[in-house]
Amino acid sequence: MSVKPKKRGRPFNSSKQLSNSIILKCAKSMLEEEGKIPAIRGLAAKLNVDAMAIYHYFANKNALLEAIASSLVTEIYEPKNDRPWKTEIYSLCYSYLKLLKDYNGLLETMLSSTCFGPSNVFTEKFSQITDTLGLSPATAITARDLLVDYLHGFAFAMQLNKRDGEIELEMIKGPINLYFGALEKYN
Amino acid sequence: MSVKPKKRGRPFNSSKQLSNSIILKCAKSMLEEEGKIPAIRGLAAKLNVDAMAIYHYFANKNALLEAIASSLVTEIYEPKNDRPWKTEIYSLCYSYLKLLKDYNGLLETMLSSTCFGPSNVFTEKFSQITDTLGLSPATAITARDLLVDYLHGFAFAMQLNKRDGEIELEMIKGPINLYFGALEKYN
DNA sequence: ATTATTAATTCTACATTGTAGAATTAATAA
DNA sequence: TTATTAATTCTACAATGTAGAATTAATAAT
Repeated sequence: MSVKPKKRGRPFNSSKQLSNSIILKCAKSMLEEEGKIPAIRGLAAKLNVDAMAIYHYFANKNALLEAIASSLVTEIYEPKNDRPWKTEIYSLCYSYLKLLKDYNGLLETMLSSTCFGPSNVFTEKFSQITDTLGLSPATAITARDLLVDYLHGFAFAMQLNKRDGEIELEMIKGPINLYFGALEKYN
Repeated sequence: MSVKPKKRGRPFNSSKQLSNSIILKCAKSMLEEEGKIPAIRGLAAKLNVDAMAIYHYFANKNALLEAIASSLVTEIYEPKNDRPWKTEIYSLCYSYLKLLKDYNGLLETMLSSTCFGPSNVFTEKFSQITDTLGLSPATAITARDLLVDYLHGFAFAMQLNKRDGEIELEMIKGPINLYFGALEKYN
């Protein structure tokens, strides 16, 4: 039942060292598999390391979560500019929600951290697409706010799994199309 | 520093008894004042009672939170039917968000509980208004989903206070008007 | 009246969390 | 060789929700 106590103090160089990225990778895989943010102790156990070792690499749990979040920006759709704007925005939204679904529990981190993360990237890429639409700056911002908050609301519901059974990402199609209708009036 | 230990066991009838509604009232006022859900111990302290006494009236913390949520349905705007639909929907949204702002932290409870609460009431009243618009049933549902998730996303951001400084409820005006634009195409 | 049951309460205790701070040991610099 | 720094484990604490037992009064049964 009990595990042999590990030797204390700094380990020999021969043994592979813990690192920022090893922790990140493990945390991400646990997040994916368990569908929720792991406890530090759990993460440490999986890394076969004491919980406090993690604090040598991250100031606190939130810093770790922010690091995870910002490592995910690459998973967001990159607009191509050779497809209709509706398709582009839909793909962008879909990839954003996919991320929030696959890494359940990160929504709060993403929204409360001011630093570089998927939310900012989403916003940037959205603007990049709407720039081609000739909206007024004010309208563009309004459109962005409506969409972003809608997606976060959807993601939040997904996180809580309120709707019957699985929440499918495709469920955004209807609302997004309605949203497109609104945008069309302004371009 | 320390308080005199209270007498154990069932108290005399003369002393005013704890009750469901006393607990609720106190919890609501703490929620309002502190801007976050109180810990059971904190609530108990304010009631000058042991923490476990609360569990005589509520099965667990979540049951208490659900009770709070469902006690708030009265604060949601009651559509009048003698004002334009946009005004009605705006008032409805505003009152819903006001509630979510005043009782910060309840969003999750409201969305995860299937029982009677502000979310259901909102949805009902929204349908009541859109029934006068002659939308197809499918469109009505889509419109509801877009709006509800938008509001929840907004509320979530409010809860985390992401935006600079205070988040004002009036910030929904732009997005809501854009949304109205979308609805107009269907009626 | 006495006794048994039920109701309202406090107490003690546990598991789970994040994480501060000290101790330990190896690597590296002086 | 010694001093310093780095990487780690250990111990411990505060906060949380809450299970379960003990206690006492009210009420029901006899």
